[in-house]
Amino acid sequence: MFGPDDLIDHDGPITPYRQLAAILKARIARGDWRPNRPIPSEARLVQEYGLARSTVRRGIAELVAEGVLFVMPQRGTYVSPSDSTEGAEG
Amino acid sequence: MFGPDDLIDHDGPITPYRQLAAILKARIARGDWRPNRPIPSEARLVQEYGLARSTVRRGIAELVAEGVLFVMPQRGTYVSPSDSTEGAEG
DNA sequence: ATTAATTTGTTCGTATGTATC
DNA sequence: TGATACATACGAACAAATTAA
Repeated sequence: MFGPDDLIDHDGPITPYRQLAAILKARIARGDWRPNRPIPSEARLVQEYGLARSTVRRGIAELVAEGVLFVMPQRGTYVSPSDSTEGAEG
Repeated sequence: MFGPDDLIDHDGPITPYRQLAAILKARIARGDWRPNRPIPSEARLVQEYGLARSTVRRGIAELVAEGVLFVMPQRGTYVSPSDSTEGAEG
């Protein structure tokens, strides 16, 4: 549906926050950010995708609810340690 | 029967909502709105064609049933992605 | 300890769209 | 026709904790 390099389509049928969630998930799957590593800050994602912070937070909340991400207040948002999707490389 | 630039004939033999459906279909065929792009809001169509909102919704429902349009609740009404009429856009 | 920058948490206001009554 | 509800998006402001100088 949405690839790692897709941009947000503000007028599309899919809401921006869902697009962002799909994009972030794709980027995680691709390996842009590894388990227990932080994803870019909300402010950074705002710049990168041209979204309001509230929208970015909504997209992140979506992935937190799915268990893909977890938030450490005042510290950052991190990729959850995947138990099965564990990619063994290196 | 009805062209893209036709107006609604409130006294004609064809019901307004069918006229609207035909007009919208003609406008889509003409390219006023592309696949996966939103058509004007219900409120906008009410103004533009001088119809009651319920009538506009009925006309839209007609095209949704035909697969010409699809509705994303709380977001908007969109032109269905045509599998064959697929226009190559940038 | 101070100061400043960074980052998430929270709330309010405004706007737009469909859904329902 | 009109009013209300619900979902979404943007913008702004401030709080609180972390981090670095």
